Amino acid sequence: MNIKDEITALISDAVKTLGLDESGLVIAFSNRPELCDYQTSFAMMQAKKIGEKPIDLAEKIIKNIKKTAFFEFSAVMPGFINVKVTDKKLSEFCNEVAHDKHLGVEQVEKPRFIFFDYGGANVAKELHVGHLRSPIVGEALKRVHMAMGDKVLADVHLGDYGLQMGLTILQLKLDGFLDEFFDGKRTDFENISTFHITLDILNDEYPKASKRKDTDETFKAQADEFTLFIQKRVEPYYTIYKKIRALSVAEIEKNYQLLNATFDFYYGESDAEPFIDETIQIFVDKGLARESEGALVVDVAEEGEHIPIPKKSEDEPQRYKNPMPPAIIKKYNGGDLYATTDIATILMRNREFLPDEIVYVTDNRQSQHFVQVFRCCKKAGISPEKQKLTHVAFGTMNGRDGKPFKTREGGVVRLKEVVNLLVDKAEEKLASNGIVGDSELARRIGVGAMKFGDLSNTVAKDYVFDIDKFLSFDGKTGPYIQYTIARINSILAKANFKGGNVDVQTQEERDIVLAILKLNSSYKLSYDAYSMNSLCLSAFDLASAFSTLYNNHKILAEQDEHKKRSLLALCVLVKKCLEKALWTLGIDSVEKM
RNA sequence: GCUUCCAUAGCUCAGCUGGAUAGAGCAACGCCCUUCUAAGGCGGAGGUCGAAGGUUCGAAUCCUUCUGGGAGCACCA
Repeated sequence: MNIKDEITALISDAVKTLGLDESGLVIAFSNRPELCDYQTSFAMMQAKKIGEKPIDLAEKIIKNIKKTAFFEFSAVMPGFINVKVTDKKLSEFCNEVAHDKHLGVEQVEKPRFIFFDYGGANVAKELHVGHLRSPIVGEALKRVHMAMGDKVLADVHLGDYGLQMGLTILQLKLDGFLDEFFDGKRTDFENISTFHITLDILNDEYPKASKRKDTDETFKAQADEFTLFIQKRVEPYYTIYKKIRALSVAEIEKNYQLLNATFDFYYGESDAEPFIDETIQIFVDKGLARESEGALVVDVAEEGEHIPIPKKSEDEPQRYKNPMPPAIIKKYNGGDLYATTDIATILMRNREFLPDEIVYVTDNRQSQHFVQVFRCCKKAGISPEKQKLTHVAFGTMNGRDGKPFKTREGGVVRLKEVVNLLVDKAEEKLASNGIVGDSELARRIGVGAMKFGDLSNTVAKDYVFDIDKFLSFDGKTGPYIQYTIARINSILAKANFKGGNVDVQTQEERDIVLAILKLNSSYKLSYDAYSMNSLCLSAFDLASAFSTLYNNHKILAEQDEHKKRSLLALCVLVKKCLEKALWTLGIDSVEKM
């Protein structure tokens, strides 16, 4: 079923017959589609080693390839071996794939168990556009692993245990929102209603506090103390914290549902709390922790790092090459930090699941943090040597001016507002097609546009959140692919198709099948690169190849019954492949639009 | 200063372990709806791949230097 492997085997055999080393043989899709479907530059790479002209070697190899009705080989200057797949082979491929459980998507040789950590919403504030990428990218990465046969679990890993909680509660207290808890009369904190605290209030209070901590030391120290109270479950702080968390989590879940981000666990940093003491003890027992300025730290700098740079003058401060600072696992006041909970969380996950790999999807500003955490875990044996720890660092989302995205008024844009804009736009478009009142359909289209726009960028690069671009449903977009499916549905609804085989005859049909081949191989590319852009691109290319056929050939008007059945079978196959690709990207398909 | 990511068409981006004529989408221009959904199709136009060296039969891709930008650099997450 894997055409590339078949070609590789044929050429490889020929190379071996000639007594040459076949190890460098790589077959690639052609970049000159008018000449061939696959190509290799193997002969050019090998020719020098054996002192022969590339073109001569290419011809010699071809002469030794076993004759087949499926492929045509040719040698072309300066030494390419070009491969054309016959229509017969492409037809056969279609009919095999149509009945394959995985639609021809290659499965991993040995399925692994991957634990995904993405989402990471902070419970002290509402989600804004900056929080879009983690769930979008994380969900798609998880699904591409599923599509290739791995076992996966996902945890949203809420930000619910750090300083942001202390800051928020302190600010709420100062602004009088928590008077009932602190009037000294009540102790039944559980029964006090906090309904008057809304997300809008949190949206104001947290940023206010966050700003103040940078300039006001007393305030910061008090927030530290409040944070510690929460972590030590001191009342009423702990109860207040739980109430705020619950309020926030309900909203976060709704937001993630809008985005089709699904999680097996709605754990947060705080769920690692039962493992924190043990985690600290491991570092202490193994002699990996030391005290520094009141804090407990673990040195993680490696050979070649943290080397002093010679001073240019006496009063210049000492600088270091590649300063990888030690990880702080206990604050001066005994509080826990980001690194503490992340390490304890790995301990927790390994006790319960021991996955082959843990994948974190966060923005690239946290790269150093994860280097520290991963090194800590390896040093302490919390993560076994063979366990892969991966940080998928995505670029930050910027506005058109290249700076972090803000509204015109200068505030951040709430995630929900963006989704609303997209849904409104989709509803407008649907109305012009005579479809009214289907808000779920509008959501699928609007969110699909946004997700596709995000995922088609290389994951590591910063990218521009251009609201106008996201609101455009033309060209290389999610809706384009959904639209292609809708048009196929429309044909199939009228066709009364009872099944049949694909019989490839025209160039347009060839192009579609080749696009399916490329799409199928792009799963592996996305899987390996932890970046969905190749899958996005090849899904678009398949939709585009189909659109060309669609515009040039009226399928339902086809007179030749055999030909019509073949085209309809191809329609069904394209639809399935596009739907699978969209599912993998975390984008919903639509029946009509 | 150090670490790290990046620089490709007017804009936003692809370009898979170096390979044939550097590709899309948007914007702009010209065509195509009495026939399956025009959220579409077709056609031109648009590029000294940041700069300079180097390696190679062959470089957007690898190496060096430089220029310009983003991010990070111990008690935030």
